[in-house]
Amino acid sequence: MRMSELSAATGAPVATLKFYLREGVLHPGESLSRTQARYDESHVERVRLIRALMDTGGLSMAATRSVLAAVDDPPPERHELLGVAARALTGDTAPVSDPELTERTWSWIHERGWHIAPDETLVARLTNQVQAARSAGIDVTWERLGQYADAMDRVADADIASVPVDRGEALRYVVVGTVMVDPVLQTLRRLAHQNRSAGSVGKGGPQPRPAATAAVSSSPDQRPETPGQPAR
Amino acid sequence: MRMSELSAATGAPVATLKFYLREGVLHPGESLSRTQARYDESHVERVRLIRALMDTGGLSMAATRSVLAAVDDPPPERHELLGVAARALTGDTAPVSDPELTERTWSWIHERGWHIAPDETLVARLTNQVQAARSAGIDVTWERLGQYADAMDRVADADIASVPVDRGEALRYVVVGTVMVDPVLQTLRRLAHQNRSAGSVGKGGPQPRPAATAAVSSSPDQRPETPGQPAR
DNA sequence: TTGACTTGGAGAGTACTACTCCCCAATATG
DNA sequence: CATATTGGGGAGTAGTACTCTCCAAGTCAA
Repeated sequence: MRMSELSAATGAPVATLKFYLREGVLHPGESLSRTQARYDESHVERVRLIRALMDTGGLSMAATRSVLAAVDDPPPERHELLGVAARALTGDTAPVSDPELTERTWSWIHERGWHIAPDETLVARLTNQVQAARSAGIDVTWERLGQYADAMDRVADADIASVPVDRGEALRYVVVGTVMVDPVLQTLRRLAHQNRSAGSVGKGGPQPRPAATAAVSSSPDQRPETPGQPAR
Repeated sequence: MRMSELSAATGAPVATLKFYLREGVLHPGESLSRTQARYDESHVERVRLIRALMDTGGLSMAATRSVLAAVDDPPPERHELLGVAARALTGDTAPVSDPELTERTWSWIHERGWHIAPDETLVARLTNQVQAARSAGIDVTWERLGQYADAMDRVADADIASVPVDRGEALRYVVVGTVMVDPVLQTLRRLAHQNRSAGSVGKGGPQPRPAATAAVSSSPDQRPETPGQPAR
């Protein structure tokens, strides 16, 4: 497969592929001569992965690079992987402004029985986010945070349950999955909001707390197609 | 309060405040003369809100503007508000590429008992995200999606429970809260991952599924301060 | 063999965003 | 009255993700 064919297979312009090569996010093809290189399925997958991480996952080029580096390198330690994905998605943490709030956040974590490494920067991030919410007039109480954390424990259960057994695959799955599922969760939250508020407006009433995990039927009823805004 | 004082109170440079005024996200102060204007507490709050939405919420200037417009205008309808917040956070939806997947997404929504307006672009977004995850090698099954949606129903419960009763306040709360809580949830998911994987490495074992919502104690044990990367 | 086309490599240019700087005349302020 | 500040506005800057242009070397079809 030549570069123009790779371009056709992925939908990315040749100029963009060259750019990815220069940036080091796409591995070079097998060089046949000074002006010819062969690309294969691994390149197609890689380009698709890059675009998924950047477009849907919202990662920057730099963040994408470090995610890919994590995926490529031999797995250091299992809990390190999650750290890589976490850091890649949201740059470095700004220094914590409020030490008292940080301390209370740690207390909250302990009270809820979570085991978190004491140097974890995620806690600093959480503290900053809670503070930012407050400065925006949204008081995120500890109780509310607890409800959110309960929900995220369930999400983590689902995340972990779907990780493949294979070592090398697991690495890629955890890192990429962490990034790609974030926007899905965000959209589902919006839909859950819709569902709850539709009930007070519409006829039937919403599903307040469905317990069962529904499987999709093989007989989809006729649905009007979603129009979707044409241009961006 | 003059502009330089507003700057001191918010930490935003005067040039930035002028920029916000030009961009229309900050309302002008009371004009005392051609070269003097008075700003008040409402301006301080507004600037803080702008910075929270942009820095923590990750909104662009344009998205921030539409969120603020939604907050300022008289509430159209309750379910409209959520739509505004949803749209503000993630631009317009790209056209759906796969109609079959869209249809299955709708079926899934129905099977789970959610009431969603049939023209909802969020469904298109969800479809695209699931497809993007697949093209990145992450197969988000309907069962897994169900687990995620269960968790998001709980999140939505917590969201709705904390909305104040006052009409005007509720508007602001829902829109801003939707935006500001997203990053919190993201961080909590990372922490939940940490907790689960720390158990297989550390000593005590993680809290697999804590049921109780813990309140924070008034006697926080001494915690080593989180260092945090100094520079960005 | 020849001539159109493609390739890798690299520099420069573009579009967009969120500021940031600079200048001005008209006031405030000491 | 001298100095400083203000609002207003245009222009400049830094960062990001491309996109374009050029080039000589190499490939392919006729």
